[in-house]
Amino acid sequence: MTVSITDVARAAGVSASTVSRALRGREGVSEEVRARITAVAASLGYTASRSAAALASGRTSTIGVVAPYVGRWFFGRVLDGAEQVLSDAGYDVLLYNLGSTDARKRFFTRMPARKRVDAVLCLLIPDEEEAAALRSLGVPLAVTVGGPRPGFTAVGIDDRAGATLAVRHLVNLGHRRIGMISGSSGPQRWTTPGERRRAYLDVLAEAGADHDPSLEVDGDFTVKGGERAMTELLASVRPPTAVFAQSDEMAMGALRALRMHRLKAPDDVSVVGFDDHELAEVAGLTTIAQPVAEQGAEAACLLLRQLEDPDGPHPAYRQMPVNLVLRETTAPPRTSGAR
Amino acid sequence: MTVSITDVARAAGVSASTVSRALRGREGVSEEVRARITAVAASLGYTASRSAAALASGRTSTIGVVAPYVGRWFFGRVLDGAEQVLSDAGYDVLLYNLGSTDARKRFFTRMPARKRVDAVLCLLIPDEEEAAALRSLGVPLAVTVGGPRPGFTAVGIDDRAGATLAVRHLVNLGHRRIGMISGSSGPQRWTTPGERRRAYLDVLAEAGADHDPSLEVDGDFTVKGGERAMTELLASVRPPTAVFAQSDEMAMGALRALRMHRLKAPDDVSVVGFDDHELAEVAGLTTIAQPVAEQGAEAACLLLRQLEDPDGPHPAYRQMPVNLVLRETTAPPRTSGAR
DNA sequence: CTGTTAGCGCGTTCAC
DNA sequence: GTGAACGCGCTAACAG
Repeated sequence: MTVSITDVARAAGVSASTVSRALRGREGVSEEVRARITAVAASLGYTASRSAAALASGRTSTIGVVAPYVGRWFFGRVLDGAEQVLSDAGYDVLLYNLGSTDARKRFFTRMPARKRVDAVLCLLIPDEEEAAALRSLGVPLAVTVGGPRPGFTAVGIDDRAGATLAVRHLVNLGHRRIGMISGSSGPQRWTTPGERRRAYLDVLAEAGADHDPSLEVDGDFTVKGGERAMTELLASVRPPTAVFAQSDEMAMGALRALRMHRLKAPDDVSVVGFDDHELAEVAGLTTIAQPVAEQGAEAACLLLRQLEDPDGPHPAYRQMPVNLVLRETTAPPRTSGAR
Repeated sequence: MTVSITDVARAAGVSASTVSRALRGREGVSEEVRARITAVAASLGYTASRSAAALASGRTSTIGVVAPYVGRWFFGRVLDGAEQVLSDAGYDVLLYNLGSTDARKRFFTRMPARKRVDAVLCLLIPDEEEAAALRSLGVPLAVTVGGPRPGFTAVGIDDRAGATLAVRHLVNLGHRRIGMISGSSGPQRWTTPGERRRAYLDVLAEAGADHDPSLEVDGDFTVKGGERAMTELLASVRPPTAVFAQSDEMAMGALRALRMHRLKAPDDVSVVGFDDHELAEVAGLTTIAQPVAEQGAEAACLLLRQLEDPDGPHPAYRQMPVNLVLRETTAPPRTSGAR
């Protein structure tokens, strides 16, 4: 039925091990024999069974990618970048999409990836317990969002610097009453929301603006959440003159809320986002740009390097640049700022 | 190092075959022994090697998902829906992200999925040659976008009906000069763009509007492509009063182009999209809604059913509903329509 | 350079 | 209800 290595061996008049060597490009096979084997294999449509190869060699040629939610723009792009690099290198990608708390728990207790992968790439930093579970796999580990973690090669951005850029931009325009739409950390305990908040508070303090806790609202990192959050901000006694949203999707939800209230950015409220989503340009959204697919690709590269040379020197943390992209949703406050 | 079935067997004082039976829930094991084995396995952190299990049983517990581009909103959501169902059923997902023509060709000639998967889910219909390659795998096959194909269980929408809804809506508002931003079929030969075009032409004919080929522009199914396409339409001698974009992302690009020209939808040009992207609501975009994640989930379900009961009756094609979502980008033409 | 021999870690008979 | 033997398809170590 399905053609095996012995079929190829028989048809080519050689032994199975020679076929194995020839097809995997190992040396010790005459060019003539190699050519014949390659031809025969192709004509028979032979592909080595990875299960058998994995069992015999101990290497699976597969890399597990743990994503929190591939449907979200950000993670979809990161995955895209990573997948490209990995499949180019001949690795297959086993996708674990851990959207719900349930799925997440199940994954980390049952560890279905055990013995199945040569390495794991986490698109979102795991909490300590989860990290320990991953380390027990005994394979190279990388992570893309949420900062460094012992045992993991990390790729990320300086969240605090990015958020500082965003809030300082608002301050420079003259805003002092600045709201923030944050993403709750949710079931995952990543540091990103906290880091960005830290920067928000620091810049406010530095500008001599006082912090009003009612100006911080959770937007859940979704469009709808951003819309709800902005609606809530607008309903407060003294609404902010500017808002920093921790993601572009929330920022766009916020813009929607403004429109529903017949308000406009930046005339009534300035809005700055984070990510540089492909639709941010369409919305004219001022935002903090970060390389997205590139983070996935870079993490994948670092993982491959570890696989090739397990004992070589490997960077623990690789940081990518962020920068402010000025568009049309930020401007000085209408009644030129307090102070 | 890594704990194997014999380790568990030894620790539990039974044979390996009993461990195998117990852990997979097969009958013929006393409840007492099963409990002991389960406990021992858990304490040792044992997970069966899928490679070995696959080799021995012939089943891989893995399903290949072939996506054209996970970074695109639509496919990311479909993948999300499918992954959920598959992993809930205990299957692992092997992701093949075939964005470039190269990657696609490599995949279909080398067939890395051969002997690795129990079934394949294609998130975009393959052309005949690719379909033949997949059929040669001898496993259940499903497809989500692009209509039915022999040998595949298909899940999709009635593209013609959806497009008809969109264009007829514009006609009913009084538009007669209606442009279309289409997606080229690109390297893939899916039927979707053609079907939607067919409907566009039919409705125009039915309305007695004549077809101007210069009003059909390719937008490549991307935001930027949509922006370019609308720019081109606006530059024509007699610009359209309304535009049907074959995807929301292109429609949003088109809205962007309008804004750049200081024009507004629907005042100057009406725009209707297709998909009901999560940001379509934010943009106020009138569009044709289709279930997205649900299509992936449904296709995954049908695949699982085939896996369970290979000889049972299986639907060849399951169609999902589409409907018009009225928002704020469509209105009667400014100088109330011809006729 | 090439063939032979042994497993890799399981599931699956078949005995008991 | 349980254990022993065998083989899945391949790679690795050794012989030749």
